[in-house]
Amino acid sequence: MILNLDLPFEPKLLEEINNIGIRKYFLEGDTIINIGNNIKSMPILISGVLKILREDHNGDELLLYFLKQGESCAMTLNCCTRNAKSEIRAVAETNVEILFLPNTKMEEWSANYKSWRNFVFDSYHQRFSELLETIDKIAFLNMDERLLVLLKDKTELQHSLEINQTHQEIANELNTSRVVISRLLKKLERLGKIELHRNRIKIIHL
DNA sequence: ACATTAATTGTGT
DNA sequence: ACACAATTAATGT
Repeated sequence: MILNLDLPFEPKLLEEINNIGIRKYFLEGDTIINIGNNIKSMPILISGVLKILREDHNGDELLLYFLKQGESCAMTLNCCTRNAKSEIRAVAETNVEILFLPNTKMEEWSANYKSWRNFVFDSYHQRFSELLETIDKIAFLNMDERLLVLLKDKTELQHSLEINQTHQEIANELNTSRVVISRLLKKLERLGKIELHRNRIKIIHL
């Protein structure tokens, strides 16, 4: 099957990836990787959006960043090469299609293909930047601003102006309480920026 | 069509 | 943060 990841891999590597990679499909909300899972293959996102979450000792979670087409998770990449357990959770934000590459090939490809090395480095770099961004948001933005950024990200990542989530779920992603989110959303609604429905938020303009 | 119920959302303290 | 009220959606009769 022809696979176009829009990644600048050498034809030979691309062929290997096509032969060896295993394609899997997940539905929105599915957990693809959980904390503590042993990572035996490395994922590359073919389509859709993944969200990467961190969890604290109480089980409270926090959204770290999103992954979209052609991207991979540096955290998993890291685990992959060391054969370690995952320290993050990956959940399908939309329906997703993922290509899994066995970690046994990682070293060989790194040695043989420049484009693979570049891809791995770029992935690390991208994730690192995103993590910094996330830290900045948590440290320097108020909750109302963080919520606004999240809504913007979500609408941009999906194509739709509807977010099908409860206030509770959003609160979990931002690691705050449902009441806070409800109040902030209500404020946004009064400003005419959004429309609130049960399990659904319609974006008017942000 | 109506009643019941569970889940989600809204608001005052 | 908690408690409770109000609203909504789903389901059964």
